[in-house]
Amino acid sequence: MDVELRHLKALAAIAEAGTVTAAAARLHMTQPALSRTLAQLETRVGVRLVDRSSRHLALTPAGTTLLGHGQAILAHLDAALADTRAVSRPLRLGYTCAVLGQQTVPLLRSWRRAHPHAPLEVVRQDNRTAGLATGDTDVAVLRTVPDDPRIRTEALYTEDRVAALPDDHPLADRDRVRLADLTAGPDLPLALWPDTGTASVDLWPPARRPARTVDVRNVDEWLNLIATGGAFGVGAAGTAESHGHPGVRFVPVADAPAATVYLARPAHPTHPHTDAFLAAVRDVVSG
Amino acid sequence: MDVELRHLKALAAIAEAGTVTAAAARLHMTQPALSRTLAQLETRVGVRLVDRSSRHLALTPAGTTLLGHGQAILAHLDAALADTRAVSRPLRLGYTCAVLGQQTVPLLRSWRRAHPHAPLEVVRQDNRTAGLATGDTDVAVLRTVPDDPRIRTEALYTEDRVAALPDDHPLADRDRVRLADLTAGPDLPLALWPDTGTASVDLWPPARRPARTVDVRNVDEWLNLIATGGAFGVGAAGTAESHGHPGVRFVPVADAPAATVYLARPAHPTHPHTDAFLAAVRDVVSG
DNA sequence: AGTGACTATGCTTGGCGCGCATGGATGTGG
DNA sequence: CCACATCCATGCGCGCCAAGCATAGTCACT
Repeated sequence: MDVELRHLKALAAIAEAGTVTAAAARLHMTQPALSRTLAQLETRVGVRLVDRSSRHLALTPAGTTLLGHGQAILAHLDAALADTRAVSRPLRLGYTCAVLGQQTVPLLRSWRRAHPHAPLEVVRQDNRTAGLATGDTDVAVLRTVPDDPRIRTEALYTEDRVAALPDDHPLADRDRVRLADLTAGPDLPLALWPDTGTASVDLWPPARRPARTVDVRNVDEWLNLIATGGAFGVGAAGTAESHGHPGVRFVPVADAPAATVYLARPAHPTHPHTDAFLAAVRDVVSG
Repeated sequence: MDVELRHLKALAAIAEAGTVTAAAARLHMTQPALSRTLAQLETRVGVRLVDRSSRHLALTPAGTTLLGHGQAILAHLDAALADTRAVSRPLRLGYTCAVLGQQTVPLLRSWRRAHPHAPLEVVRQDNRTAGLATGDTDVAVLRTVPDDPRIRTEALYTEDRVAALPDDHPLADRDRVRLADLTAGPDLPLALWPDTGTASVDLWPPARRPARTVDVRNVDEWLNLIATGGAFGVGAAGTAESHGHPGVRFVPVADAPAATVYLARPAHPTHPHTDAFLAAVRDVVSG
């Protein structure tokens, strides 16, 4: 005499479809089967749940009550299964560039120590949300705040900016440069990176902006373009630490505003360890 | 390939019992059946949930996750069924004496008008919580605050006190009396009513207290005892309105403190309409 | 009265969950 | 070192029950 999930599904389908026949079709079964399932549910609960005749169908107050609870239970079960499957799946940390710079390795180490059974994958995703918007990642490190209400961000820390120059560039051996120096010399285009937005012509006053710009799609294109002398770039300190390249020199920019690194996650977490991981990141960054 | 409640129950039993064999016994089935159910659950979820060998058994992280959700779901289902069965059951309002006096009828009328499909039963329960503590009622009107953490009370209004006198008592024709008058005349005992506590010898200063007292168990005993001249009583105004009796006269007591009427309910509601009914009571009383 | 739309019931079958018997694995005591 | 106990997994056969099919009953509308 147990109520089972099929009973709850039957009640939900009948309530939504409006007739037993239509609900049966929706559930890929015949009307007699569903009719019996409903009758069985009523005898097991001990209460009439649906007022039905050949021309009319409506839920009783008890039916409405059970429908509400039943839908919540079914939704809870779906969430539980998703959660359970996700536990044994690696947590995917997305980034487009540099992850957390030199803090990346300490983060991975402390996470593995604290959660040995919760694998972590660090994946590069070359798009504006580093894979969050597409569901390819569970958490992400971003350099800009995406305009998407389904994604929550928090500022982590700020980084000084560096110029990325070909190693034969006149300024390549300087200890530091100023923004104006970069656009005063040879007429190199500025390499822009739409998906991260770390650099922008807005860094310069209108009169001093680079004459030309070139768009790149990922960090490899960016480095190669610069190394071959096709452009110069502006990045953040973390980039220099994480993405060394033989033909590229990184020189601190003295007068550029600092860049902010953001931690981002979906409004509805896609992995059960999301919150724990965010806490670990904050811990490593502030500690 | 659906996960069913039997799977969740199986996981919960195994986790609690510590071995499949013991869990099977607890579920009144054989070990092979339960073993298969667990294996089936794992294939349907797609994740290993229990690490087991002939000498060791432990939940995996995924198993722990599903166990937590599963227990919540099972508890939710139990609550849902209880709720559903209760919806079509009358809401039982308990009282020991007078209910809400002359406000009782307006309350019943407005409730029936607002909730035509939610029947209401008004039942007398001759004990200190008017049936709440025993689960015989869902809401109650009390004259005292019970010392039970499972019962919540709120003050509703106050009533003047009246003396209940045999109709041949010397004071029976007075417009009003004072407490001292009641103990100065013939040596009648005071009828006390342990379960409601509306009257008490504490009303009088020590020197003027009634010489004798008699305990009664319900309002009928109380009225009959007084009508036959065996005692006098002290009640609240509502008692006079609700419990008229040919041999009993009610006379206002000028110098007794007012009595408070309380609305009481279980900390864990036993009927889904509990809150709506409480609101209706407050509405009638204050309106 | 005929028709169409809907639910309820009798009958039959097929799937599956259960019990029984047994085998394999592992730790324990004589 | 070998019986022994304990526990989980698997093969097999049975019985229950949920689903499909066919049909009857009900109601509103023409």
